[in-house]
Amino acid sequence: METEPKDAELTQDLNPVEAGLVAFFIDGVRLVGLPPSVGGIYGLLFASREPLSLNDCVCRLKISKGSASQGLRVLRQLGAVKEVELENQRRVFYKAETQLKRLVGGFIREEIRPHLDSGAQKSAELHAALKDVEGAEDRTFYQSQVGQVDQWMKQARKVLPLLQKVLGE
Amino acid sequence: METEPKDAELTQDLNPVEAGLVAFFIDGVRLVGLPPSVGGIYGLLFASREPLSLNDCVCRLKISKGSASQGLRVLRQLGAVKEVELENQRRVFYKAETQLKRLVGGFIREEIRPHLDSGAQKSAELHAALKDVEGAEDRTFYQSQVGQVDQWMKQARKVLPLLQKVLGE
DNA sequence: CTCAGTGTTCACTTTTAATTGAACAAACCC
DNA sequence: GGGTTTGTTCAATTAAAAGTGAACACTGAG
Repeated sequence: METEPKDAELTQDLNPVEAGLVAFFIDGVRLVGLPPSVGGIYGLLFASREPLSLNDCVCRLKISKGSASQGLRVLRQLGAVKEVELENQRRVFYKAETQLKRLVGGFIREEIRPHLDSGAQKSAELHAALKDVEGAEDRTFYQSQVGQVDQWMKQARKVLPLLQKVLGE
Repeated sequence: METEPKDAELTQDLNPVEAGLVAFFIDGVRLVGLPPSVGGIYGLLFASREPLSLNDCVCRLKISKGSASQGLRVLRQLGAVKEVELENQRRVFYKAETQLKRLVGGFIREEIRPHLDSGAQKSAELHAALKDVEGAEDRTFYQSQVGQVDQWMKQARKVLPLLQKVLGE
């Protein structure tokens, strides 16, 4: 097999724009509770004209294969990357999904909904526990507090689709 | 000074509803990147009819004074608790703020805005770095990507007030 | 002034999360 | 079949976050 021309640039340091975008997303994903490696990978893909493979991420970001694999899985699950089938290439290539609507949608689906669901679960348990409260005044108070929690979750469920709608032009 | 009647219940274990609410908020705050202690304190205050002092939090949640102090500071900064001045009491008492509008407002102000600001900063640096990009095609691509980032941030700034408005009826 | 009550700070410890890398599996080619 | 490339998994390591508690400052009471 002939020498691939790409090998040279594989281990090349990130140029300032690439580095800046990588740093930007490493920072950005912290706000949504994702590990730096995930932000770095997304940033690199976002900064790349061509789709990149797992190995590209490893070489250019200098992270381990394990991190890259796990990071890419997270991004796939979130729908934050698209898989690209390249001709005559066995390995999988990725490019960044850049539609805010989809990014937000994935995050809501993967992170927020599960939280709301477990919240609903906990709320049910609270309602059950309310029955055993001794004092009438305490019970009334607790009822109103648990009711408040329920209402918050209801509002959240109402707002989320709205959010997605606003972001999807 | 006579024995305070409250001393007995200070170290009392949380009842099921209190425990449930504390657990609920410990879990809830994780979604917004706050430490468990903060969730626990908020949960306890939320579950309490009377305002509680720092010391109440320490005793009932079995956390250290340091944690309680720092946790309450975070909650104050977020506007998630209200200070209550009680007669003949030197120490400060707190009750939970329960208006979703205010809670969200505080979070946006304390957590999201700063992130957006540092993002704007980084974006400016990226624009500067764009000038030194060699290839014309690369530069064009990078310009569009950085422009994308700018647009996301613009949208975020547009959506946040909207969100606050929707939540404040 | 001294002392007890209250709260903050911060160096240290503990706990949790993230990353690594070696072992493994699967797909493809010869 | 062997050998190579590609990617996953997971126990062990490393790094980061959270929590602790002792030292300190302040305040009001006696």
